[in-house]
Amino acid sequence: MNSAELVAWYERERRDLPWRDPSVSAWQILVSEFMLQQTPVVRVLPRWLEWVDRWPTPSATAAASPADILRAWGKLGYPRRAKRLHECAAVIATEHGDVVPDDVQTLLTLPGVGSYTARAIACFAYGQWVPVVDTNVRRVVARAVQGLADAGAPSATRDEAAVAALLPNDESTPTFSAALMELGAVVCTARSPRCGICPLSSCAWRSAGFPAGEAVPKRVQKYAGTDRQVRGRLLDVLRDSTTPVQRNALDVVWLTDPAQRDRALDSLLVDGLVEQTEDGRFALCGEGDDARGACGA
DNA sequence: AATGCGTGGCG
DNA sequence: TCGCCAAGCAT
Repeated sequence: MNSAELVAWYERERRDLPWRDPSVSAWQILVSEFMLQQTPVVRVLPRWLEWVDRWPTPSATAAASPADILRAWGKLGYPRRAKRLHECAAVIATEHGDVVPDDVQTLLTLPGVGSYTARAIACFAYGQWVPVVDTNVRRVVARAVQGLADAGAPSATRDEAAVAALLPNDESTPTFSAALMELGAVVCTARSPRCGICPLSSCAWRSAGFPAGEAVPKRVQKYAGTDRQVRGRLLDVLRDSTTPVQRNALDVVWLTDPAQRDRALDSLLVDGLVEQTEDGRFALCGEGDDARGACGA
């Protein structure tokens, strides 16, 4: 892969995303990475802008209540990410002097920070030479380098080695990794890739005549009718109420299957997103002043 | 290793 | 319409 032509394309065509601004702090980059886990850029944009303005540092974030955090997270989805981001802020504030760690090993110890996010922070916030592998990068490498329509099953070790082999050995590494991700996001997309505008002069998939991928039945997760949908509806009610709600206010969001509803509510309690007051009502964790700490936050 | 975890837009 | 997809992580 010709890194120079990819970087040149990126410098010319890249989207003007606010977390790419050089003035953005490592913590704010970390926030963007949490929000972008499994969530499209367009949905993250307004949330991120509000969030970093309201809580610009780890300690400021840690000082917020879980309820405030969950409301600011809004409907980004996967609210456990918001809780982990809150926990992550507390760990950085108390154990790392309010400074986001700069090495992958330490980053991996933080709540909600996995292989991708740790490397993204080390690379994009600190300019380190580390392979950054997300779903876009895996797809681009599978096509341009391996000549396959789609990436195979994820394997962190193997995938990172494959990307490391492509990384330029100079200060352009972060730009190259960003460019790889950008290419996968806007050109070399999962469905209907825009090969007509691809900046790569060499692509193994194109050279091979765009062979179709094997019909791997990678099962798609259902949503309608799942516990996740019920959890979403329950949290919707709780986000909208600044006071604890009665059980029947939650019951009405899912009447078809009371057992499922109870299971979903229980899982929210287990996850530490929701708590029950002494009089049996329900609220987001940390809703009231005296409720702080009940969720271990 | 496979599964659970939100949400909404698009073809 | 509805299946598919979107900068993953934890268990």
